[in-house]
Amino acid sequence: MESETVIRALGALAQEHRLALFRLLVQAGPDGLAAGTIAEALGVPASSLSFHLAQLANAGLIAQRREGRSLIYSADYGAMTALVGFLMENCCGGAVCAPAAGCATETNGERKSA
Amino acid sequence: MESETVIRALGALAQEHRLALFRLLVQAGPDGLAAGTIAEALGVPASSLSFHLAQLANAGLIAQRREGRSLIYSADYGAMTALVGFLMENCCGGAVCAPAAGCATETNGERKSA
DNA sequence: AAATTATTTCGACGTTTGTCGAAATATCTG
DNA sequence: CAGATATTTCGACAAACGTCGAAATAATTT
Repeated sequence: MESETVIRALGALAQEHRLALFRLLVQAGPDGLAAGTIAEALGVPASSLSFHLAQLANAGLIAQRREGRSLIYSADYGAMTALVGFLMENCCGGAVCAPAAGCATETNGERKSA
Repeated sequence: MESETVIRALGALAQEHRLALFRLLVQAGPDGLAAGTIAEALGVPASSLSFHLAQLANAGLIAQRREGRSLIYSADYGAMTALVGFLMENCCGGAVCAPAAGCATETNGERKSA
């Protein structure tokens, strides 16, 4: 992953509405949500939301598809995984912070070292 | 981790110089590096670097300590781990992107036909 | 094709960000 | 204390960001 790509992804997520938006899409799953639905859920005017959707899409974090007259947006899990991967590499490449917590246990139970 | 904290951390890393700076500190290990050394390594004027160091420190990603007349900065691995943890939670909380491992496995290609 | 619905693009505006030299502050040395 | 070294703070300025209503573009319905 290029560092410029990483910067765009980080920048895209570094904003209140966009972080909330992305989390919403992640929770929504692969089916995604229509722009209007998102706007209502987040309480953001349509034009503002459109701006944020464009930012996330440009960063490659979300995908767009049309369905009828609605545009459906969904999270791109691959991009997210790649981003986390980059940060991990960043974080653990130094071989210091990886005692056992390098990976937030994939099992739903949070047994994060006490 | 509060989402506001996450946003500040993401925003702090979402900048060319700061991402490079943080990575440099991660590689440098717990001993850290003096501000001047960093400025030279990154080719950034002292005053500009100071600004970026403040951003990262404010986001809790780096720590500062004095050593003689130099100020030594070092990466805060705990904060980084927490950030990645939050993103993972974000990523895998949806229970979609965790086919075999919540952790950056490169084997989980895309879930859809390419 | 006109009306309806869903979203984006445009334009304007205030706010924040990044940059850098000059001056201020802190620490060590002689 | 005076001088040298290491960094930060200040001030100014351009560029990018976030916001939102109005108008434009797409797709559907009647």
